[in-house]
Amino acid sequence: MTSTALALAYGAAEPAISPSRLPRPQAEGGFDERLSSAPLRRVEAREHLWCEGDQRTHVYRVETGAVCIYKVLPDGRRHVVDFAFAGDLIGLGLTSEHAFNAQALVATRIKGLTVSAFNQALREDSRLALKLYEALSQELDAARAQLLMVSKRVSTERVASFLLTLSDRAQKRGADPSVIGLPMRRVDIADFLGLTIETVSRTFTKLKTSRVISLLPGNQVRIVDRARLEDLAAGDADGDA
Amino acid sequence: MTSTALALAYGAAEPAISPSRLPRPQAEGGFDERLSSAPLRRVEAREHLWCEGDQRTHVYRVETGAVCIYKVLPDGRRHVVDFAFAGDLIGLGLTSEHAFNAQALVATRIKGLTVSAFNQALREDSRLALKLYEALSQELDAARAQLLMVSKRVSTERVASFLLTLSDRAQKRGADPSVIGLPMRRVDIADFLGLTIETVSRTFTKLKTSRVISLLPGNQVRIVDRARLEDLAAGDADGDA
DNA sequence: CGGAAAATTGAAGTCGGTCAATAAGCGTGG
DNA sequence: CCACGCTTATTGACCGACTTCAATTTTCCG
Repeated sequence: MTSTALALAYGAAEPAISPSRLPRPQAEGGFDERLSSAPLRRVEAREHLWCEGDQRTHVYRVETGAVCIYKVLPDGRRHVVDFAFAGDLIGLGLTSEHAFNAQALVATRIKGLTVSAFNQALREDSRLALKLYEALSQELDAARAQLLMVSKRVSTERVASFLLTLSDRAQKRGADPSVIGLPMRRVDIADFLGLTIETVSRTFTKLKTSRVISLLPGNQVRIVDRARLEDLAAGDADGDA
Repeated sequence: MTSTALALAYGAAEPAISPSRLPRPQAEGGFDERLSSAPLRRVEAREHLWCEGDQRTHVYRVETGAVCIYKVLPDGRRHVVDFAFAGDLIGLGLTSEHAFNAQALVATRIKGLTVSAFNQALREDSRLALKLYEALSQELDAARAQLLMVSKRVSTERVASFLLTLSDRAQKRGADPSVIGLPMRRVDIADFLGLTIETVSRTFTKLKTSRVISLLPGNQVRIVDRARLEDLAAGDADGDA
């Protein structure tokens, strides 16, 4: 019942979906199998998967690594839209051209279907269309959530929210939610949160000093006091340890 | 070819569309006629059309007046999502309940279809479904644009962008783009731009003093120097008059 | 080990928020 | 029609947080 619906809509309209966290379809009809058997593409750190304006040829799933989705504004500022990790689909969208840049943050492996193969899967996997539509609405929710994040006053709130979001996403991937890998650089976080790298750095230091997090080697963060981190994300003033 | 597509998708998924600026369908099949012949509902200033969580019973088109779409956050802050003016559709959405509050800013007249009548029109007007889908993608674009707006550093940029947006929308409605009515209060603008009413007020004063705009009686703003306003919106520093 | 990139830290300046007071609108009622 | 009172808008002063500029340290690779 939904299959034709979105397959058609898919060809017709054009919103800019891009980094989507689809709940992984349980192995079944066509999409997941196709994707799993697709050739693996290796991307080096800092390498771009595609740039804004490129033809949208593939839909990818991140297998390992991390990808930064961003856009450069006319005035030169950079706006990071989202980060994608293992399991996330990227390159979705209904336009023929990419609306954002996608850059690997670390050495990353992705598997992809061509757009035509993806459309084929869309026709055959009756649940994929619905998932795609859900992805669009998730995009919208994410954009609104991001809007609220950036509208938060103090840097501590933004950074705390950011860490908690990453932790939740790590947990959904089956990883340890209390130790977060930060494959992105400070400048990426800054451009995501609408802050400067100095402020991000200072905020990390402040969180570390107040024993809320600890910074581990290899750009990892351990959440020491999750309750407190949640308080900070919610806007509760800090104070002592 | 698109008719069934979105009619089906419509029943299936659930993103939170709400204040949408559909390009008005040229008089044709069913939607516009139905809407035009629908009963007029008059809403007084400050009156709520609906609240968050209410059942979504109607889809409305604003005939005259202005509506504020907003949400109150758990921490008490208020977030204005958008404003709707004559010609804008509001109440769209795929959820059974409203996700936002809608309040008339001034005495407002709206015409609406029940959700079932809207669905009926959706089945009969082959272009409406596509438009609905476009509306969803426009929502996403608008949310992203809003994100960029709020991420702008200085208040002058935000206010200038805001005025230009209103001007463009006024022009699309066929109104004079150089004289903008501001039916909303300062607090609405502030909650929309992520500023305080004092800052909004100061910024208006600054723009007035530097001869970029002039404030007319009746909450109207005249754009005196549009080029300069565009420079300010783009982030060019100001200086003298 | 060396060098460049990245992160941290420091100091000073700026902008917007907060608190507070004043002024301007606007509707109601005398 | 004007006066009154409440709401809304404006303006001012001060303060805190983030930015900017700059220096230093750390990290990461070759």
